[in-house]
Amino acid sequence: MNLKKLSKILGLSQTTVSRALNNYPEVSEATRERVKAAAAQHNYRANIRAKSLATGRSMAIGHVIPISTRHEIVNPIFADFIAGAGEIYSRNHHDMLLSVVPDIDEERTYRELAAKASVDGVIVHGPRQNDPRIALLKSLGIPFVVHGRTSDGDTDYSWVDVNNRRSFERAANFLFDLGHIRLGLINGLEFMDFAKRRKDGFLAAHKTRGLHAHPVFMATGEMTEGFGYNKAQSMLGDPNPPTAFIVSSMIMAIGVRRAISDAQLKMGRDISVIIHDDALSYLPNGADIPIFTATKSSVHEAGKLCAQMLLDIIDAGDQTPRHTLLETDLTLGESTGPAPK
Amino acid sequence: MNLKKLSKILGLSQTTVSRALNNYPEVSEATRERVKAAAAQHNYRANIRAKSLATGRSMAIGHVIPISTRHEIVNPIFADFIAGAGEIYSRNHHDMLLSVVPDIDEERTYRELAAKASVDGVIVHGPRQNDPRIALLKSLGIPFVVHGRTSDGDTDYSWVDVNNRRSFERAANFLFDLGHIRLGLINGLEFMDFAKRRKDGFLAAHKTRGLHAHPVFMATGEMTEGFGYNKAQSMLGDPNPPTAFIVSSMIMAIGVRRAISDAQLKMGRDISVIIHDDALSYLPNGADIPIFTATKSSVHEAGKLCAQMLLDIIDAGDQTPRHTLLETDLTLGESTGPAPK
DNA sequence: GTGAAAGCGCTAACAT
DNA sequence: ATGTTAGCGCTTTCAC
Repeated sequence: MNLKKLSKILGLSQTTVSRALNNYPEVSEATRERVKAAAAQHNYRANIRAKSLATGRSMAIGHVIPISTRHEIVNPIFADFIAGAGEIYSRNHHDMLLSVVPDIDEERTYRELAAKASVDGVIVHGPRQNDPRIALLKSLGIPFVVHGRTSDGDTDYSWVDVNNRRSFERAANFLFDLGHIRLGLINGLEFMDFAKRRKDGFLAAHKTRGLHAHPVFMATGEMTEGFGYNKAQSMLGDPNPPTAFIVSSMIMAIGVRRAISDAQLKMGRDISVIIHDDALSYLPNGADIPIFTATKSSVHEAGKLCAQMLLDIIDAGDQTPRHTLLETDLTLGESTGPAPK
Repeated sequence: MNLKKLSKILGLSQTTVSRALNNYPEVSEATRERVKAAAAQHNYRANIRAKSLATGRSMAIGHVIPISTRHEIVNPIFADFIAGAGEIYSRNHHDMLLSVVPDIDEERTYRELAAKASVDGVIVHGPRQNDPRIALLKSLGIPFVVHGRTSDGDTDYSWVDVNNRRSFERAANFLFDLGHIRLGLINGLEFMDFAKRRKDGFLAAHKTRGLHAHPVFMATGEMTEGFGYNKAQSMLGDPNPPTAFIVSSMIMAIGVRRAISDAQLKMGRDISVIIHDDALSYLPNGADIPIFTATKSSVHEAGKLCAQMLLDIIDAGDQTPRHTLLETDLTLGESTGPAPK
């Protein structure tokens, strides 16, 4: 079914039918009703490509996922984010175009998206220091929103990010308030922006308390179970070990728990644990893992916000940068208790 | 830059330029070279929507991801699959359209995709028993490939699946060959097709050996760390416990290991473990988890195969069902050893 | 309030 | 080997 046929059936012009369907004011209510009924009856949906061609808007947002060489974009995070963004898109009748490309081809992909006019805007994932994509997209004139920030000076673009620094500062302060003095930090790789900010927050909390963060108690590395295990184990082996851990992801925390269990310690009594994880949903029923006690935020939420921000920018036709900084929730559980005597 | 301008610059007709760019044979080599050079120079890319409108092909494949109510489609699996499929698409100049929708709206989404003519075909994720989507897509006449199978009779559609049954049969037989007699199975929810097939394979191996699989040693439930821990712990508490586990996912295996560690057993000596996981990549560096010893296959591979199959079907214009059954690799490691005396 | 006609950027049949 | 023309399905002036 297409406009032509539908208008023929109705005995109206294509123009009127189009106007009725698109809620133009100049159509009489009677006609509109009749048109909409007929459209529904014949399951008519405007051909999106024809529509795009005529309007110059593609009604699609692009997500470019660079693959392989680097793994800054951890899969589960990405899935959660996409789910959030997707919700917003479908609610606003936009499509989501996913390009999974070797990171070498990333620039070419952006150029193509722009030249082929297949999207109205793009979301940038996993920003790096001085990220070249930002300059590229600016020069291409295509609206974009970055999920995360680069740590360098230039923040002259739109972004949505979690307040990682503050989140870790709060977690540390919370433990200090419970009487803990020696905290262990199990963190991700520090060349990743979020990990650096988390460490900064951790250090800031120490500073205001006049405490010293022992370098040995600040581990940075791949976010794996094994890494969490190894680092927690070695920290616990210290003659003067930490009495609490702040862990940068659930998967590492699982390793931390194993180390605690090996050391015959009881969580919440002998040792406390706080986890920060943005994407708990990738561990189905993550919460049934008894270690769970976390500062909780959500990439899912970030996905929604990025998508909404981008649509707003496109809608407004105004590209002055916007920023959203997400705060985290501190949810407590049985794995966190006062410092042991 | 568009065709019109480009052809004007070249002093040729749009037709010739189009033909040159699309590698039509009737264009002279000299012209083609000239045209391609100019196109490259001006960074010309055909407007994809105009092209689609003219050709009737959208050059896009749809993936509909139902969200929320059910969680059969575990995020990480999905991410890995998408990455594989995406590779194939970009290699073949297709776009990937992702629709994340509440599962209630799934049918409507398919109808829309068809009516709006926004995709040339779709991939169906997470098939259920007597899945209504299959009938729907057939009636809509839109080419599709299913990732997985429904267990019911009707396999009159194209699918790509892993040979779960055979994989678990082999794993069990491998352990039997090592002298194990009592095996524990830690499996996913059995209403999910793959879990059922896995159990079938497990049982089949027992049968050919004349062995009896104790129901208490076959656990089925949510694929979480906690579930793996609880079940392994209770099985190990049996007066006559299993000497080996076959585990249906890495995350459950992490729980299994914790239980083993709690029980003061040494893996590979006192107790063996084999893991089957289709999507190891979602645990970054999954292999550094020392428990790792797995029958390994890959959803990533499945994604590629689904995508390729769908493109072939679309290309051939022939919808007779095709099937691909993926076999798994059995990779051994230090967590698997002979049965203890 | 409704319609006729042009045009979005491309491809494809039909010339030549 | 190249050009002319029509048309894909829609929106959008412009006219009535």
